[in-house]
Amino acid sequence: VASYTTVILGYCREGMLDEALGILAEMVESGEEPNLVTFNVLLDGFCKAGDVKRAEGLFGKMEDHDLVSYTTMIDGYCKVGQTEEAIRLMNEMHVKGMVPNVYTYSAMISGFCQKNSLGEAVRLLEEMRGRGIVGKAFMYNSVLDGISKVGDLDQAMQIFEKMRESGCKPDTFTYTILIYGHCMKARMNEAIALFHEMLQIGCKPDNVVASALVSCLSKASMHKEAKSIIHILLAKGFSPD
RNA sequence: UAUAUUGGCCUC
Repeated sequence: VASYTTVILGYCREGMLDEALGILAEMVESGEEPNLVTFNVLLDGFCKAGDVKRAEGLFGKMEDHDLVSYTTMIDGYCKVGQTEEAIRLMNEMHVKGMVPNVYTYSAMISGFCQKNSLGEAVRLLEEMRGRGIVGKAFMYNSVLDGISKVGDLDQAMQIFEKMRESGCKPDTFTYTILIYGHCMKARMNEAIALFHEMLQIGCKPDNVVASALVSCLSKASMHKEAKSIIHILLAKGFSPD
């Protein structure tokens, strides 16, 4: 079973679904029973090939579904913007007593962020934290990015706080988003403070944060501050640009 | 076996 499934997985990743199904048929003929993993692989294969309908059909025919089956379908729906369907599955899981994990929330949150349904995304982050699940930085980043671009830096900072409290470590992307957001709101001191905080917690600055902050400071005619940032960066071995 | 258009400038 495992070797057949591996071959099916390979074809699915190449987008060769017909071949994958051929192996499945061969498998059944030889008397091997496909298991849940085999079906989950196919579900994902159909979704990734852009055929969510077909995945849905298979999902409906499957006798049992585990967390991976649900998460795979949820991701498939989210990727094509069908967040209502994804939510429907979330509810179905809930009824069955299944608990979503980081993968499930990640799929849902990026789905909502793509649709700019930031409120829903924030709600899910809260729900996730409520369950004691520690999210990944990128999950927060996409939400923080959306909120910052709308100019709601106060809310962004609140979420940032919750993020850290929950044990999720911000990365360079997180800081870039927030630093740039503050710059756009002309809150230069906050931006500078975040930059220092970033260094303090051992988060490495890169040329993106560097140029974002320095160019914003320059535009604001804060040349002294810009210089001081440049000096810090040079001391860290950055090439000037 | 499932989650990563998450960042500045430039270009478009």
